[in-house]
Amino acid sequence: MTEESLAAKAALLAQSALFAGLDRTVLHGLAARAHLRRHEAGAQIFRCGSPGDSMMAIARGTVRISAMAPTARDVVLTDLNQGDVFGEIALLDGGGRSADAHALTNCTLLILERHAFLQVLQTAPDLAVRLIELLCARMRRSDERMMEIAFLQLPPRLARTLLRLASGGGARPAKRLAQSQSEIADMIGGSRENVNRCLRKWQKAGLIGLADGWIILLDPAGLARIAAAG
Amino acid sequence: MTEESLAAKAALLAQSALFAGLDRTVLHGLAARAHLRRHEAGAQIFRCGSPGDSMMAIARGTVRISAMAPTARDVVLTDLNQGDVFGEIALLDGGGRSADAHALTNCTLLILERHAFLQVLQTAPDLAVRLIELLCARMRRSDERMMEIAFLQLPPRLARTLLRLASGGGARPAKRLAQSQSEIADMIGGSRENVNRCLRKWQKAGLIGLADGWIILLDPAGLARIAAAG
DNA sequence: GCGGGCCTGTGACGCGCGTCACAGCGCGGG
DNA sequence: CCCGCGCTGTGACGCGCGTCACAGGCCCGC
Repeated sequence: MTEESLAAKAALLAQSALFAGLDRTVLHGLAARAHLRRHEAGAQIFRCGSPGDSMMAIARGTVRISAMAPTARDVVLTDLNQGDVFGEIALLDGGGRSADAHALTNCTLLILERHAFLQVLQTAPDLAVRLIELLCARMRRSDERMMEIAFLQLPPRLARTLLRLASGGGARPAKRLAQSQSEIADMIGGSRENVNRCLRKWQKAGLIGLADGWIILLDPAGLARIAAAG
Repeated sequence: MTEESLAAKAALLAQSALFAGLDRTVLHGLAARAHLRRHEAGAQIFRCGSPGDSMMAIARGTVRISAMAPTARDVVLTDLNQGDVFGEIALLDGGGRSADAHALTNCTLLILERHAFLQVLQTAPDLAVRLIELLCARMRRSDERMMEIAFLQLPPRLARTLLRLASGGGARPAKRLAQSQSEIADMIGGSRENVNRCLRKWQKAGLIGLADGWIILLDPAGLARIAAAG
């Protein structure tokens, strides 16, 4: 392991929300213990239930976290990109992975093994605080998601997802969405057909535009109204 | 604040999973900063969205955490008892409470304010580790719950809840459940009527008994089979 | 150019479950 | 004693949405 790769790994770590701004020595401690791994697009990274003795930070590419039902159908929980961290729960409590992860694109991950991470954690109170913040944020997102699923019908769920994709996506309210209707259906746990029907209705109402595979948000405020309703 | 009440508070704290086994000085530090508060049965403890500048440990009584939909209906997330801790997320990240809490019985809580808690947290790495474990456990329960809601039909959800109530309740598989069918319906986010229909079907199948308001588990294995199915 | 993907678009059908409406029952209070 | 109230128990109805089935458009590779 050369000095360069160590510095490179430290730099990669520093790009993730969890590790950014940590003390240099802590970062280098982590980097020295981390190793890189590559996955091809479509490859499985881990499976629900398998033992989780490592966590990963995404150096490049995007990773999809999903969960599968006992019966066929599975739901996309979230898509993660460069700088995001995942797999920390199983690492921290020693349980099995609670969801599936696979590479959406070719990607390279920084892997931190349990014992190495815990070692560093014990000597870096800052890192513990960061972890606690991370977990809190996760809890909130998870709770929110649960409320959505439990209470909201398909149309408001769809509207929320469109708005989220539009804002979270890239440079400012990027009003054009590239994902296919089936992808969106998977995200909200609905069927492709109903997503389509809903979108067409909104198109007729002038809320969105549909043009050769693109979804264009014409009236975000109108969508927000739908998203808020029961 | 007398020495006695301090020791009493420390003892109460030591009974909760989060604080049990911590260093005596840490416990006393927390106890010195904690204060007791009583709530009458039925009283609101906090409301979803209100600022969360404290967390609480239950010294006596039981507290119900629930969430309400934009539209009427609300769902019981969990019931907590002596030794359980709640409200820590809002405290840790400074956001609003993410659910409602109200007292099911008369109860007395140990309140820890944010600044006091964070003070102690910074000097007690053990406590941070405990917190991380607590949050991990919460995440897992939450994820599990979400999968249930997203994927499972009413009957398996009901079966799971019956089994959980039976085992979690008290002394060994307590096969008799006291809760009313409406209460159970609220817990699983279903209607009272359908819970009833489902229970009667199981009664006819010999899985459970229904006698003057009690639900008696006759065939836990059979219920488990239903609970597992899609 | 032609077949096979993956996409969008739509109609028909059925099931799960929430909702309404109503009946009977046990219990505690005026 | 009777009224009201909370519980259990059931039938009828309707809506949301998943599923099936099918059609047409686009693109890529053989």
